Amino acid sequence: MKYLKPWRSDGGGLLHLTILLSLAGLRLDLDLDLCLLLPPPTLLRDELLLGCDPTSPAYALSPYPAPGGWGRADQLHPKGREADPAAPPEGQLLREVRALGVPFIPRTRVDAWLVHRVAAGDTDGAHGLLGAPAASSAGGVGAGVDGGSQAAPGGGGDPRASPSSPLAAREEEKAPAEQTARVPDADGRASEENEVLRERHEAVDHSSQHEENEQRVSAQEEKSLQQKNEDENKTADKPDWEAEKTTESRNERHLNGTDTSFSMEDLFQLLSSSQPENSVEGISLGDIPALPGSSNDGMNSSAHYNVNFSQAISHDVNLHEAMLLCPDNTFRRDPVVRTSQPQEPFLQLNSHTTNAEQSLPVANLTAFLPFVDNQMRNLTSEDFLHDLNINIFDEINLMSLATEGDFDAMEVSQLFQEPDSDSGLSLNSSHNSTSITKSNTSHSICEEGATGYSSDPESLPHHNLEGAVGGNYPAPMGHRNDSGFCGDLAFQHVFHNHTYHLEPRALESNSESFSWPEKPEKMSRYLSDTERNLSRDERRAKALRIPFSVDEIVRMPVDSFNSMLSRHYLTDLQVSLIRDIRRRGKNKVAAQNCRRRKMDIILNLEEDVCNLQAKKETLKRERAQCNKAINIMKQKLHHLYHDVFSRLRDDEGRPVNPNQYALQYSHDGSVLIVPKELVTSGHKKENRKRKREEIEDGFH
DNA sequence: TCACCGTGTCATTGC
DNA sequence: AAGCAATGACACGGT
Repeated sequence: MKYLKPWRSDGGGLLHLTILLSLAGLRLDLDLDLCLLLPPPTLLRDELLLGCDPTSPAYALSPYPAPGGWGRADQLHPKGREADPAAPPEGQLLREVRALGVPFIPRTRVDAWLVHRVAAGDTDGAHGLLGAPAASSAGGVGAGVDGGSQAAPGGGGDPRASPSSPLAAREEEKAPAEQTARVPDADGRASEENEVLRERHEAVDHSSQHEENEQRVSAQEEKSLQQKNEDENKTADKPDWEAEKTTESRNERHLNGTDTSFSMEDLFQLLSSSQPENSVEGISLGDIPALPGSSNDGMNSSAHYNVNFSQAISHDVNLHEAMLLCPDNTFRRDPVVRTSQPQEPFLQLNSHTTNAEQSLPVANLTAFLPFVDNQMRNLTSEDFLHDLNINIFDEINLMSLATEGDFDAMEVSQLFQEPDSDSGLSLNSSHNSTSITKSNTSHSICEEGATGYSSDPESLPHHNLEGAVGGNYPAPMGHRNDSGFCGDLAFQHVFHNHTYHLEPRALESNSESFSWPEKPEKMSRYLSDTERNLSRDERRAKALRIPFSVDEIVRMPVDSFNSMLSRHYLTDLQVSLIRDIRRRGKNKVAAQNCRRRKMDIILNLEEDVCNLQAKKETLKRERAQCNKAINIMKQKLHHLYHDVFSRLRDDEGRPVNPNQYALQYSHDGSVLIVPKELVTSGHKKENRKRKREEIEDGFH
């Protein structure tokens, strides 16, 4: 059994808490007596609990009777018991109770009457007083107070035995105003509670007097009571934090069975108080530990999720009160816890979201929404849906990531949902890239972002960006961080931001499926500048907390690479990602080299073309020059020819006609004038002979 | 809105 | 056989 504190005077805290726990897949397994301690249900009449465990006391708070016959808190109000006409006068009642051997002092006439009835064997009457047959599960008086934690009336563990507790002492100091403020609209219930308080203290005083006057009370009891009185006096003089410390120690003693002073009224005051300065405020789920013998139900199972539910729940349920009303109180006593507060929202975020994914369809939440108050709706619908938008779309793969490795699930979800230029992470190298491009989900971790994602994009994580992509992670993979999934200020901000609105479209769609961003580039807007500067693989590696840099992974020789993989304990996903990073990195370098090479080839070819064109121009110029020289020589030869013939005379002294004769140079250097016909035939013979010789030379 | 370019990625091939 | 380089093809973002 757990004692829970309703953080809000109207009971919405418990309702909210119940919903949160339900979302988290945890059953709010409270004892019936907690119902007694809860505020009157009339304040909850509009807050119908849907989907809650009928055995939950929160269900008992519902105006609708639970199937199991659980009573409503107002039906169990001490006033109702007091109205029992069979109840004897107070003094007589106490004496009779003590005569029955009850080893503790009932603090009110009602309690005394209840104890009396039970101790006298009138269990039916006691049940009737309690109005809850389930209360008999623990049997006797203990059931009326403590459920299964108290085995029998004579067990000495009845928490009502304390006539004075620090809580009560503090209540005494400010009882009137607080009692009035506690339930301001409860149709006189505040005054009733005041009356109950007075009765309680009267009973305390009365019992103390009887202690002195009557000898039937054992000396052990007297000693115990005196000790408690001393504690009370000390506590009254102590500052709040010390008083709380005392309360805590008292609780511990109570748990250990060494202290029976934690009475029902203490709890009632504790639970019903909404004043932040009250030390009770500091008592949350975790501050009131489970009683011995109580079953470890869902509350303790929170440890399974590595989540401090006591903080998460209290932080969530009493968000405004915790932040606004008790800035300096003991909401967080542990300085370590205080320092870790930024992580809590994410703790909570992941805790109940993760469980919600497993246990509660989103539609259930939307079904809740019309029945809860606005504040709570803001908390639940926005935060929860935001959670869903962030986390649920990671689907099974992300869940497997979360359960498999040690990394920030949110980062992973962001990174793997990040719509890439073409595809997601190729964990299976044998997939169709086209399908990946279209669906982005084939194997995958690659889901696209959610439309309803309304977090501040700039607040996304961007830590551990230097060095290894996963940051400096000295420990091998698989070692969960102390902070679990948390540690992200961004999500604290997100979780605390109750002002952003949820798009109706997101609300409508989350019962079936989430809508993903139409434009992949949307996701890049959610990345900080620093993260934008990282490559996708770097972000992925960082998200998976891979303790190597992408550069190392890519450039490392294959032997070193394999040895590195074998030396570190890496999950399959991490190994797969590392190999993909290496493959993509090498291929990227190869593609760059290829393109560079291609560009080099193109540039070389262009250069060759230019060179050849230049050479061609040069050759053209040379050819032109040669032709020009040839023409000049021809011209000169022509002039020379004519000059020679102009000076030649035949035998008769007539000029020689150059059209009929030609000059022929012999091998010995002499010049002969021969008719052109002979020159032509002779040239033909010489050409034939020269060709014949050339052919013969070619064969040799 | 379209074309172009740079880039990343995948599939394939050859070494 | 594994690893790698090279490369064509494709898609996407930016201009």
